Amino acid sequence: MKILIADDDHDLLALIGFTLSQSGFVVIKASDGISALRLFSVEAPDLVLLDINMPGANGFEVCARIRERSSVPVMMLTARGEEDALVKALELGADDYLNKPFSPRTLIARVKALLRRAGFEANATPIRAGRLQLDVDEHTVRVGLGEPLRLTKLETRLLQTLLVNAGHAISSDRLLMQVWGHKGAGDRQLLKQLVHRVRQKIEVDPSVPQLLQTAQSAGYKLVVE
Amino acid sequence: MKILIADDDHDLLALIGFTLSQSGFVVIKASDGISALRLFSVEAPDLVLLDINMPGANGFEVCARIRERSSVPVMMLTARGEEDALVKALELGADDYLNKPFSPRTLIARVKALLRRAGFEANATPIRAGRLQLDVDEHTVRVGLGEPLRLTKLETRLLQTLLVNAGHAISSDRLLMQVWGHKGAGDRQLLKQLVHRVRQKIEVDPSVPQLLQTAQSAGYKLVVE
DNA sequence: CAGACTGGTTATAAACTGGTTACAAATGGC
DNA sequence: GCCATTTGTAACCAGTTTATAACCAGTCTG
Repeated sequence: MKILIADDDHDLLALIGFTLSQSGFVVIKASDGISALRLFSVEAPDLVLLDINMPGANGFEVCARIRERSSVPVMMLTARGEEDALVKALELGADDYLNKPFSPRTLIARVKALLRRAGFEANATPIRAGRLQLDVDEHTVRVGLGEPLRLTKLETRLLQTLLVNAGHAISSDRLLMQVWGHKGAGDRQLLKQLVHRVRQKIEVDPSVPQLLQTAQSAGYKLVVE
Repeated sequence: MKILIADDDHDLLALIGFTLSQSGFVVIKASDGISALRLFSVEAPDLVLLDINMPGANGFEVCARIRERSSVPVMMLTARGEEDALVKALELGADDYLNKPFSPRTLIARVKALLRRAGFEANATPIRAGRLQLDVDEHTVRVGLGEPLRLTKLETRLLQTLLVNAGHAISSDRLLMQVWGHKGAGDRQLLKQLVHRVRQKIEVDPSVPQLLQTAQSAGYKLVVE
């Protein structure tokens, strides 16, 4: 399930992104209205979180533009004292709103409620990239036309992050963040291990990786032809 | 279509009542929790709108009492800054919520959406998937052409969730949420037990499950051929 | 070149998961 | 109240998954 977040507050953006990805959502971030719209077209998210106050194009404009061509659920983020703005946003077609500050738990509950309301229950479509097809719910991957392979929780999260960003190298720090939810010096080994185990499963010859390749000192990336 | 509204704010009660009756609904009003419960029994409404803050018995209590004996759709009305309360209400079995202030248009849309959603579920027709046929009202399942088996309340809820998502693995967390309405560390055992008991009933050889299978570290799923 | 750093590999320990048995508490009809 | 059923708790085991450590080969840097 893919969620687009647009907010100009980078700290908040990171926090929301982290919270949601911990719950298994794939997160796409935008820090202004223009990129939000661009990313909306490119990524086709299943839900959009919009801050009302943003440079580029504010929450209203983005919401209105999205509504012109999609009925995807939109949740507005508002600061206290923006009641008028809020009513306007709801009139414009926003489906829900969340007052800052909010707890991660609240965010998750509301996002899930909104998705449920939108009829998205849990029929997640598998993520495809190159020769790989990942089913996040089932914790399985298929390589080419082969049999689905069982993955562990961490393996699934790693592949999920790499598949969503297929073709681009992802830094070790970011992978640690996405998979374990924290980063520390001692965790270098965890990632090495996890990559190793995933390669054992998905590569034809694990010693010569064709899919999950190392990008020297830049992290790892998933190769797509 | 009959709707019960419970709110201690008389103005708001009148406004909501007016809005809904304009849309053709029959409206029953209650201004406190106690009368809400009494009217619920007497009138058997098709949907309930509950304010969280009420004298007599608050929204939670009313919601919980209603849930004890009915699966009628319940929508909570919340004020700003009641996020925690809201999350609790959703966990208690409320189906949707509406933040004040809301526009009449939003109210109508949400009520209709909820009724539509509930209409599908309460369709009284047994849920079928693969070789299983579950009658939620009767609390029975049939496996293939066999005799209907009696199920307990929890067993029914578990199978209902799995059947609706037949073929897809459902996480333990989500099952805990659907069946018990909460999740916690110690609740792991509950699910293990319940799955075990259901298998004893529906599987030919409970030690080699053909229907209710384990998806390692991803939850459980119902197999359909 | 030495030392720091990175990434791959192997091995082992610790934590967690799921199945099972047994039993206690709660619930519901009579 | 009593009884049967249902639900919750605890403990144990086997298997899997994850964390930690150690060693090695490259690579980068001063």
